[in-house]
Amino acid sequence: MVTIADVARHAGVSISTVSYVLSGKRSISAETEGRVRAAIRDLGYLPNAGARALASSRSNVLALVVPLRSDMYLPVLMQFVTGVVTAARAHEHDVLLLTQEEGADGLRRVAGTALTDAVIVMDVQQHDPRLEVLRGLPQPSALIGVPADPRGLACVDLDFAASAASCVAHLADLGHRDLGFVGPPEPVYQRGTSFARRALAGFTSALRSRALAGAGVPCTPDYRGVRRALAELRARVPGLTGLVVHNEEALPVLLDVLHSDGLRVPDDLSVAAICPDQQAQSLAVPVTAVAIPAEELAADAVRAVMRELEGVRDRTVRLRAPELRVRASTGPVR
Amino acid sequence: MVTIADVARHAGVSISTVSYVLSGKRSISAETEGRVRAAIRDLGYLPNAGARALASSRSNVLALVVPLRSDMYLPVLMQFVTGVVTAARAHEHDVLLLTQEEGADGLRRVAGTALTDAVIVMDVQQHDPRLEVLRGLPQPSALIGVPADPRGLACVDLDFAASAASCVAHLADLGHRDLGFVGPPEPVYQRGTSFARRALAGFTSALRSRALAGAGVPCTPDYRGVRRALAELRARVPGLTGLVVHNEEALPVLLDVLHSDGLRVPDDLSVAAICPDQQAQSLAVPVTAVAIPAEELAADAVRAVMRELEGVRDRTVRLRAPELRVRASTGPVR
DNA sequence: CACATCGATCGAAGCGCTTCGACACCGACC
DNA sequence: GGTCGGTGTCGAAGCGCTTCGATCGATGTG
Repeated sequence: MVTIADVARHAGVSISTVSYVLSGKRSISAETEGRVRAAIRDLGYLPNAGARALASSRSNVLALVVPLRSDMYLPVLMQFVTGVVTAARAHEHDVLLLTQEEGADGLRRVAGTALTDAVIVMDVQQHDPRLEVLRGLPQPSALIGVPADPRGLACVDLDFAASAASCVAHLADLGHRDLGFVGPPEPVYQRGTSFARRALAGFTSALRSRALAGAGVPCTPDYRGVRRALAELRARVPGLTGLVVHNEEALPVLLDVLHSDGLRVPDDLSVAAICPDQQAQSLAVPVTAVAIPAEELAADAVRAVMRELEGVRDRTVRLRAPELRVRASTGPVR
Repeated sequence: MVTIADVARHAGVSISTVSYVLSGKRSISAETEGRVRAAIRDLGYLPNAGARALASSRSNVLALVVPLRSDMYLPVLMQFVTGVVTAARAHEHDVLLLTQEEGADGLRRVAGTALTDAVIVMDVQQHDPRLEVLRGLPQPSALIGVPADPRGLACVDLDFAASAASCVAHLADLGHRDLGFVGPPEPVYQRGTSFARRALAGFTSALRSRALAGAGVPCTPDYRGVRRALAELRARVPGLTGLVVHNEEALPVLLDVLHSDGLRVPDDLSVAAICPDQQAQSLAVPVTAVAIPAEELAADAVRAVMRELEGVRDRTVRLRAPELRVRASTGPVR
């Protein structure tokens, strides 16, 4: 194993000089730096992570808590994960994977052993037992999602209320006056998943402020569930002409059901969604949608903890404004 | 921060005694051990990971390389990941997440910095540039999947050849003589993904050894792809009565297509699959299937590297025997 | 009863790095 | 010409842990 001492010897300088070349924390003459870098290259030197962590109290690792067994939509989850890994690497950090099951104890463990410099938690619930742990940690943390009480916690998320409202506004501008909202399955609301509630609330208040009629229903992502949801919406919203769908898995099923029921999209029914851009584009009918900017949110979360590691404390909620992409699934009301 | 020195002082023993209590590497009297454990509990001591890694040359972290952007079927991928994390935790290890993009350099980096004790790689290709890196690493590694030349590498996988053969045998026992094989999309074969080829090879050689007729086709997991695959099979295998499906995503679509074509499963066509157990159970018709034992394979991979860390060198290919679960989708030929 | 044996404990030497203070050298300044 | 302030470099003191002798009673053995 090549150590910093080998590099120093090879370059004819002291150990600390090598260290300062690597960290840039003190100025080094161009000539010396050149020799050191050459030595590093020649010897294939890689600094020992443990020694570095011990001496600097920085592990250059961040923990990511992933809801591996949840009913989250996997493709989006994956985008978050890749986003976090990519952003972390851009900040010289690696990502330690924790599962939901590890829970609060897992957080305490990785933080207490100083294995990680920071923690990012996905899919937080409204009243999550991990929140208190996070608040008490010496390490910074960031949530993807917003709990009931986000005080003292850095949170990033899509502005789901504004997203739903943006769908409503788009449909209203096309002349639609009677709208339905298809949400995630009931259990997601029960668990107090905040994005679900915020989207529905955004839908409802947008209806109110524009004096439109409408209702929202939960929906399981199978044919029966979709049929039931549509039936309920039709019953509660006579003359339904527009739909806002916030349920990635149900969306393709819903389009399929409408198709086999002989309903044309958007001629008979306009459909706007909150879903990954890629999905919206690749469906049978390209769907007008507010994209879920998973990679961007992941980068936001990483940025939040990195800034805190640099000493800038700013534990606030950061919501990304929705961007609606109009596609073929919405049109003027007939 | 509580250090081992604090614990030692609190328990009235030396630092090394605390260390030996923790590691169990030397015998400690029950009474002393009690005092030390009490001190650990009272102070909430957690050993510093960096210091430990530096002193012991063990990080207690293993790297998992995940094909986050591949066309792998996500639910199965997730099962592998949770399986690895769970098994690693059972061996006192945490899991560092590397993406495919990091490639060979990523492996060199985490190994070279001694960030990880071992590496587990998923979704290896037949001729994977990372294989040479793995062979040269001082750390042990294990592959989930089998490359063209597995020499010097620990590999674990399902015996896909035997799995396909087991499906053929089951169908043959039910009297079927004309079989089709529905595989993954063409690109998966192109990339040299070994499990795809091994399954098809197993199917073909099982046909031969039982003197049955049949053919295999690749298949994209959409309605058009499935229809095309079925048409080609019917053309190449007149009197087709049984299907072996090795394509998780196409399987539900296929059942749907058969249904809407008015074909009864298993009365008109028997269907056996290689797919996750959970999926096989939850389809419209419960499907006779060889399960993909993702969690078990993950545990096998972790076990392989752990044993190597304990000094037992055994870099061989370990294939799990298939377990066929007979369900409603297969029946006697009419 | 002397001696080897063993169990329980301690002290100290690292592990490879970061970082602080010190120092030597140089040019600028009055 | 002495002083001051930079700049570039070095030495050494840790960071918190593991682990290798060494020590010291107690126990067993011939």
